[in-house]
Amino acid sequence: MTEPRWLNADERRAWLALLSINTLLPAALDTQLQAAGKLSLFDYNVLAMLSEAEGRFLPMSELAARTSASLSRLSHVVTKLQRRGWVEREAHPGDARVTVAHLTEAGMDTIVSLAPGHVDAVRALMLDAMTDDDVADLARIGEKIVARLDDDHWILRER
Amino acid sequence: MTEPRWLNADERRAWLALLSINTLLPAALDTQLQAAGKLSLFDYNVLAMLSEAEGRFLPMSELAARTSASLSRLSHVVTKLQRRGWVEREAHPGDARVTVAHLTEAGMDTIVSLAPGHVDAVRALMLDAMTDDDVADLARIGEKIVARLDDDHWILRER
DNA sequence: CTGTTTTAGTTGAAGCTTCAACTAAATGAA
DNA sequence: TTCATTTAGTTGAAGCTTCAACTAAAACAG
Repeated sequence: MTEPRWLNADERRAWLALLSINTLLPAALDTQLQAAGKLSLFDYNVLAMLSEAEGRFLPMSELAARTSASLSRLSHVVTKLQRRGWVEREAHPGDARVTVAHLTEAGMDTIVSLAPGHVDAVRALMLDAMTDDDVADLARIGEKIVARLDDDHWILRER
Repeated sequence: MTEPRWLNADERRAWLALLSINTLLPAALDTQLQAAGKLSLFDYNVLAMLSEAEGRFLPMSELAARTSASLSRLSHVVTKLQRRGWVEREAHPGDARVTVAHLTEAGMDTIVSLAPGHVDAVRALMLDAMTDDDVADLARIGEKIVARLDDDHWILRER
């Protein structure tokens, strides 16, 4: 039995930084979105993923994959978004097990009005701190980590 | 009024990767810690920060800073850890406003027994996916982002 | 076909986090 | 001093997430 390898200096720095980003960045974006439209970052992402999908609808499973969420979490949130009139649930023609989440016009209007402020916040909170090379490095390294966590994650599909 | 700058390809890749890591990595580490000791990643970090502090105690505010948490969140969690016998609350000698959180022997035993498995999980889930250069890059870039989010964050203090 | 397994999704309860309101002590201003 | 402000922390309620149990349809196996 070998002694467990502890983290070296860079490993520790990388890990602690990621851990901190992990709590601070969503919190800051949540604050911005909460002020702009009384929704969370996760709510926003659900709407954003639907808005980018062809026909502005996706099966719950696919939407869950694109938001890295459990089906249960998504189901609760879609119920909430439905009550706000931003999303509708529809039956799938070919497979009766499938529920399709469909972005409404009101939902589209919401995401369109929120997007600029949200993108500005993403820039202000992280991208503006980085050079172009940093951004490319982070994209490359980040995708490696995502591949490790889920080797057929959807963000890796389009390459 | 200028048109809002949208994200370019690398910016979008970096942002989506970070967003995905953000939900997948804590979830995976939570699962490991839940199985190993019925605690969350946040619980673990509270214990870890105390175990590394001199005297194994810290004021609540300082512990909140080192875990990037709100005082309210920390207060609830310390109450829970206290019920499990891992942490105790003590008065601060010089300032009656301050509550000091102190890691107990049982708490120290817990973190010592959990640490190897947790570090292995951190390696398996992210570090093993990266080269040494990647790790150094991530540390550098990650710290830039942290500085942007909180310019006197504690992880930046020790350099 | 018929029974079994897998896939898709929902639900309610329990636990966690955030938010707002609050207490109390220390600091600062006049 | 005395009053106002800031700092440190706690608390209960509301909302969010996870977990386990469940329904129902599709796919599969014999």
